[in-house]
Amino acid sequence: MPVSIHEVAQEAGVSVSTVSKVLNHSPLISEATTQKVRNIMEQLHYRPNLRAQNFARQKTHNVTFIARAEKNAAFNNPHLFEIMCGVENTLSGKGYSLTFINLTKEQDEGTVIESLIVQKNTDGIVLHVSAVSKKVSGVLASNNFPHIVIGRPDFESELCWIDTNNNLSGSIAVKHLFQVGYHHIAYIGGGKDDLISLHRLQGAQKAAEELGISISPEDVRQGAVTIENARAITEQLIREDQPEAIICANNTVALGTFHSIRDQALTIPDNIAVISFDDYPYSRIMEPALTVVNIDVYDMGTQAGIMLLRKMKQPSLQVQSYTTLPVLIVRNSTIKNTASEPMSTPI
Amino acid sequence: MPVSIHEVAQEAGVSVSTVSKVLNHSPLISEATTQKVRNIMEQLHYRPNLRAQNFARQKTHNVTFIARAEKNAAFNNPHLFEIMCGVENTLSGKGYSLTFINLTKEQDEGTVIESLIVQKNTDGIVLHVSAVSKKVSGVLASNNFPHIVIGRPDFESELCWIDTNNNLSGSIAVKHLFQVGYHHIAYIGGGKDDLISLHRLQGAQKAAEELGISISPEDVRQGAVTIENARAITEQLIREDQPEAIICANNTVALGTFHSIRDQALTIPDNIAVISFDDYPYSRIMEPALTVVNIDVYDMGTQAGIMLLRKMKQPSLQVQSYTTLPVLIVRNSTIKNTASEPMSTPI
DNA sequence: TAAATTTATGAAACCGGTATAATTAATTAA
DNA sequence: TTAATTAATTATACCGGTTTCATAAATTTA
Repeated sequence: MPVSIHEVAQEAGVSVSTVSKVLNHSPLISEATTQKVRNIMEQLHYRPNLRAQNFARQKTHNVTFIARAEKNAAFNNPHLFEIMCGVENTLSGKGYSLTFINLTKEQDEGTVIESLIVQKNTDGIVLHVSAVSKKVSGVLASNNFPHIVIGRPDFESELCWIDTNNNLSGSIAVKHLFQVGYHHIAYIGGGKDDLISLHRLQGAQKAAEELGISISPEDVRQGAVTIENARAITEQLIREDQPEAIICANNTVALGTFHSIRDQALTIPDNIAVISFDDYPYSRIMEPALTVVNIDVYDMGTQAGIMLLRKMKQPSLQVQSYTTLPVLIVRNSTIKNTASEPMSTPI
Repeated sequence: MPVSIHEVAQEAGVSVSTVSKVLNHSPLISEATTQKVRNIMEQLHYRPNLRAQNFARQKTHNVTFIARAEKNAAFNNPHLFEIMCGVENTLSGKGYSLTFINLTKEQDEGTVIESLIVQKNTDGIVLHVSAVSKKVSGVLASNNFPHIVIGRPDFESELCWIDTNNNLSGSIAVKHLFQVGYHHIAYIGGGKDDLISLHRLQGAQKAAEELGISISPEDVRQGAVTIENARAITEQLIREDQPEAIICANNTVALGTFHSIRDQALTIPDNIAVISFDDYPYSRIMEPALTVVNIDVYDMGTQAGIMLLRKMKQPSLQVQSYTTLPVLIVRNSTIKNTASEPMSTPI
């Protein structure tokens, strides 16, 4: 029932190769035949079979997005999917489709990726850091395969990646606090091995020093991995040495800090200002609304897509990396008397 | 450089068709040749080209997941992605890959889907309701194409769908409240045209009547589409006729209701109990933690995948639908003195 | 007007597998 | 021993396009 290029050729009284050339806008075909073939195509509702086309062209026109996300990832790590949407948007605009692979515990990322490549099942790979390993890096490099890593691998490699600048985010947070008048600043970090938290701290410290308001060691508290942790740590911090402002390493910490400040009948930002990172829907509905240093993750996906497209078009291109710029979103937790925005339904 | 089936055949001294049969575990090949060919494959690191295989088999071994999600969808509508993860998990276990298409404003879902089908670019389609239309329904039906809709289309159709039972969810909420001793119950709904909110209300009303505690018209308030709306509506409700418990149509409403109750120096659940729907990460970190009637969306995706696989294997199967069962998650907003669970970092 | 170019079209190989039918070899039955 | 069956293997068409190269037709140049 489905009409193929042969039937079009037959009906139009030309050869298959002529039809193919018309399909590909070859300038070698006369205007007359082009029109004739086009008409027949229209008449027969002909659409080329993409499978056949891709096979003949030795291309899939497909990119694979690989992550290692657990159940509830969509709730706990929405960034991942927002990035994916950005990637999808860019690629689909250029005729590529995006396949999503979520690795299971049993699957080894190296094996999966090697299969994709040698079985010629995709033209490019977008990898979330949660799914990179040295083996992956080796496989990609030895095949000179177009790829981009979302996030920065924690080992030396020839991988192309795109990441946020957490250092810079930390520094932006400090500069903002300084500018609006808070000079005695504390930092509540996540787990000891949480690199994101650490980088944000480093950036904050550096900026503080440059501004002449350095953050003293007793104002740096680590290990807040749950809201309750953060609450307890904040309480202790306030009791021992109440700061004018607190930088929270992430939103979990911020929630705990909010609770703790409220527990002690202090107000935000009058007694203590709070700033955090990454804009979640609830950041803006907290009371007061939370000031954050944010990353436009969708745009990050867009950039990743652009870089990958470039690499697929020209595989000889050298390794490239890209760092997205953080954006400050000022709300009431660091500034008094600002109207809060209404929020649309999250469902 | 890549080794093909021909080279394997040549090296093993057999024909291409023999190698193909070995590849497909055909019982027609003798043990001896099978081993010989296997060895050569190993030696040459041969892996069949999936593109060629799929083309020859006239199958893509691919399913397409189609949605119409705006920017920030990952944050505002995480369910969508959690479902997708469930689908992906089921399908990848059966050798299918999942392609994600997010329709843009300019794209017509009917056209996109028709292209997918006639261009033979996918074996099955998972459609979020956000991307269905009558045209889509017609295209799928006239091609008898394997598909499943996530959510229930709001028009008569021959579509296969999987949905939640919002009616039942509403009834579960009422039964829970009744059971723990709240008999004067109010309902705060979303927008007038919000079908989900309406169905939950209907279920709640029916259950209440059956229990002999019917919800009076003045205890049903509609139109809470933002947190601020919900706050104002709740305030008015309490002022006019303070209930023992409030059912909030969704989490946005619940947040507003919480604010309002706190504003009036009332406590939850001692003065007023609150119950809502859908378990978001912040449901459990609210104060007190929010009792909700939840849907396991990941499992919903899993079920969708299973249904689609069945349909792809046997396209003659008749139209099927499936409704997932809601699950009550009891927390402190309806029950006094329950320890709250700790929350892991959301990032 | 013949030869050289240019333009338009088609024949056929190819992409790398699958699947059917034909062939050959090995067994079994007559 | 020969014919009939069965088992193992291969030749070949095919999936539906693309692409290279040969060829025919039209045009320009000598």
